[in-house]
Amino acid sequence: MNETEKLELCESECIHEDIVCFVKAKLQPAGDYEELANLMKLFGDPTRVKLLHALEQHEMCVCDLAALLGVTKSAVSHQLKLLRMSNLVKSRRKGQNVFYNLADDHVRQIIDKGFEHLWE
Amino acid sequence: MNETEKLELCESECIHEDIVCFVKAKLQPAGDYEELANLMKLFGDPTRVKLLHALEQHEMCVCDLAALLGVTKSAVSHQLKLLRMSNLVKSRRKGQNVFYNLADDHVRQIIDKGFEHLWE
DNA sequence: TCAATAGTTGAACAACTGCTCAACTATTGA
DNA sequence: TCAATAGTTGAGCAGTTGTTCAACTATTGA
Repeated sequence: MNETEKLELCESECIHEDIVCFVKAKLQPAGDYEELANLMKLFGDPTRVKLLHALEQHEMCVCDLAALLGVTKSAVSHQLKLLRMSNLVKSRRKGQNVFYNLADDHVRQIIDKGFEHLWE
Repeated sequence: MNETEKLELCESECIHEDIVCFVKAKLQPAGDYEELANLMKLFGDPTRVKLLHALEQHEMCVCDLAALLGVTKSAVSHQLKLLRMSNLVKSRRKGQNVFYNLADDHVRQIIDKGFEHLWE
C-alpha cells in the first residue's frame, strides 16, 4: 500500500496515520459493533444479569424467577422477552408454567469472564 | 435443611420452592450483580466497544481514536474516562499525547466471547 | 363451563445515557 | 513568552430504558 492509499483510508486529523491505518484494517464492519453492543447491553442490567446467572443454576418458571429476584412477574416477563429475542434464553411451556433455560454456554462464559475481571 | 428453614428463605409466591431455594443458595450477593452489570454496561455501547476493540489492536492517542471512529475528541475522552474509571483501559502521557491501552486481558476475552455468540 | 392461576403485552413515566458545545488545562515549539 | 495543538470537563439536551399498571391470553382443575 502506498502513501496515497493510506491517506485515503485515514481521517484528516489523525496524528499517527500508519497506526490508525493498521488498526482500521483489523476492525470489524461497523454493524458488528452495533450487534455486539446490543448483546452486551443485555448483561448491563442487574435484574437481567441476575436472571441469567440464576438460570445458569437451574431452569425456572416466571413465577419462580419473580420470587427469587423479588420483582413482579411482569417485569421478569419483559426482561425474558428481550433475552429470548437475542437468543440468550429459550423457553418451553409445561401446563400453566413456562420454563426458561440458558440458550447456550456463551452466556455462562461471558458472565464468568465478567466476574473474573471484578474479582482478580 | 428442614422445611421451615426452606420456607423462610423463599418468597411466598414461588411455585417450586425447592428449586428456588437451591438456586438462591448459589447466587452471589446482590451487590455483585450491580457491579457486574455496571461492568458489562461499558461493553453495551457501539462507540465504547469499538474503542476497546481498537485498543486491542494497538495503543493509540485520543486524536487517533477520534479519527478512527469518526467522532469528536470530546466524545472519545468522555468514554475513555468511564473505561479508565472501571479499570478497562490505562493511559500514559507522552508529550502532548495521552496514549491509551487495554488494562488487562479480560477485555479481550469478553469481547471475543461476545463475537462468538453472534457468529456461531 | 367457569374460576383461578401463569404468563404476556402495550402505554406511560421517571431515571439514565451519550453526544455536543464551550470553556478550560497541559504541553510543546518557535 | 506565546500561539498552537492535545486533551479534559461540566452543563444541557434528546433519545433510550426499566419498571409499573391494567388489560389481555392460555391452561388447568373442579
